[in-house]
Amino acid sequence: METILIVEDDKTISMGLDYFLRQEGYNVLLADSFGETKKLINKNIDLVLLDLGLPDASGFDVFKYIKEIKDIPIIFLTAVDTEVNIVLGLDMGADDYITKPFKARELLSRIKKALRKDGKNNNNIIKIDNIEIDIKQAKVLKNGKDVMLTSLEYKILLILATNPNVVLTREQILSDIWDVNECFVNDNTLTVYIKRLREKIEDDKDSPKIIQTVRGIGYKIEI
Amino acid sequence: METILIVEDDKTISMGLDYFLRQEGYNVLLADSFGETKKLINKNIDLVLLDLGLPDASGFDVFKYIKEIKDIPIIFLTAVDTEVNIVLGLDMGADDYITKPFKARELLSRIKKALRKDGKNNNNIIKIDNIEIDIKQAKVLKNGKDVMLTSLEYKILLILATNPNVVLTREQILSDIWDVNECFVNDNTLTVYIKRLREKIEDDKDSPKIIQTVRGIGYKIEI
DNA sequence: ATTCATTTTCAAAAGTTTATAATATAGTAT
DNA sequence: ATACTATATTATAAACTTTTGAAAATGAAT
Repeated sequence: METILIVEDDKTISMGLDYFLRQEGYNVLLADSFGETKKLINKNIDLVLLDLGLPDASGFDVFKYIKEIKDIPIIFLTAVDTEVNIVLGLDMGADDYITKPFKARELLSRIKKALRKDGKNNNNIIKIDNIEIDIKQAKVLKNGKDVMLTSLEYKILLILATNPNVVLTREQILSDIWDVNECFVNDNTLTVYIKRLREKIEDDKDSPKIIQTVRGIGYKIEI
Repeated sequence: METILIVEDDKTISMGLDYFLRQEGYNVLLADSFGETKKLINKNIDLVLLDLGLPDASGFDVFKYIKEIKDIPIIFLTAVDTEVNIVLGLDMGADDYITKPFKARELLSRIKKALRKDGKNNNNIIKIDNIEIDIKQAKVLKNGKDVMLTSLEYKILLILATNPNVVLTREQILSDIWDVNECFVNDNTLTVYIKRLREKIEDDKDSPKIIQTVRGIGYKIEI
């Protein structure tokens, strides 16, 4: 089980995240200040969620401090656009950032992405039925044979596959693939991709076993 | 490991650079004034990033001072265009300059270029998959065997390889190879080179593993 | 200087991928 | 059964990449 350290002084946010991440099967540690962070940093932590606006130190210092001690992924929680600009402009090496208010599901997906990249804590091959997804090589095999997916098809499959047994709404998938700030993409575009994905990976595209439709909500993959 | 001295009074910038460059595997020394610089200059330094707007001296004086003591590459960090003009106009002998705000990645690429030119330092072999690039000899090996690349093919490969895991836009690559002031080169020229490079270095040119296309943006090499 | 081979550049054609619109089908509620 | 809504399908347009081939430039060898 992976452990996430949340460094955040706003209790409303940290408590909410705490609950949510525990639900999702993570260990959670909470720090509301730089001081607290120092006390906890030597625990076995796999990822840090770091609020940039702490009371007793600049998020930046906390970031440096953590990275000096441990090489673990850090995701910034930023309050305002100017902060985002700083993060981006300096290219500090944050593994990712997310602007408040954020959707828990979106954060979760970023956490998973960061942990996946970090390597050590995961097997890089997801198996669903007769399909294998090799995350490192970005390759998909069906019955051991290469399936050629376009980059978007692959992304959609990956999002579903890394959130197994969870129904993802169209909006969740859309917002995960077409970056939030990008122009809005036609909702039907997703439907079309799902169709093409099914043509490529399902044995019988007319009764899909891998990507299941959950009417009124979205899609899911069951393992 | 190479050491970079950052001479910069703006903490936001110097701290960010400090972190970023350490991440990239450099030793970093920080000086926020001419005085500090004098104290540090006798350390073993391979390159200097020099802010032109110091509080206690003109950047030019610092520049002259450093170059008298050590013949190491100096890259100017300039705040405004007028400063750029001065740098160019005086032809002071800066190895390069970069205007704030700059992208860390761009700076990194210039640092590498400057250090490479400088010769003595740097690890000279980049490995990607079954490809080895020997920078000193400007040689490329595939499975230990020589691959003959033309000079432009080599340059393109090198730019991508020295910026691994970063998507470089066509424009970035073009402007890096065909000096900015030169006549504009047809955008497709790059595409053609990428194709030929792939023919030479990829195992299967139809599903390239080394040079990856990022649709709508450019190309990248992942390590 | 001329020839020949190689490298570089360009333009057009062919091939892919992505986005959208229009239409058809299937599921749900009344 | 009917109307309504959500999803699936099909077709197509637009954007982007790759491929091809040929012209121009370069450079080495005679």
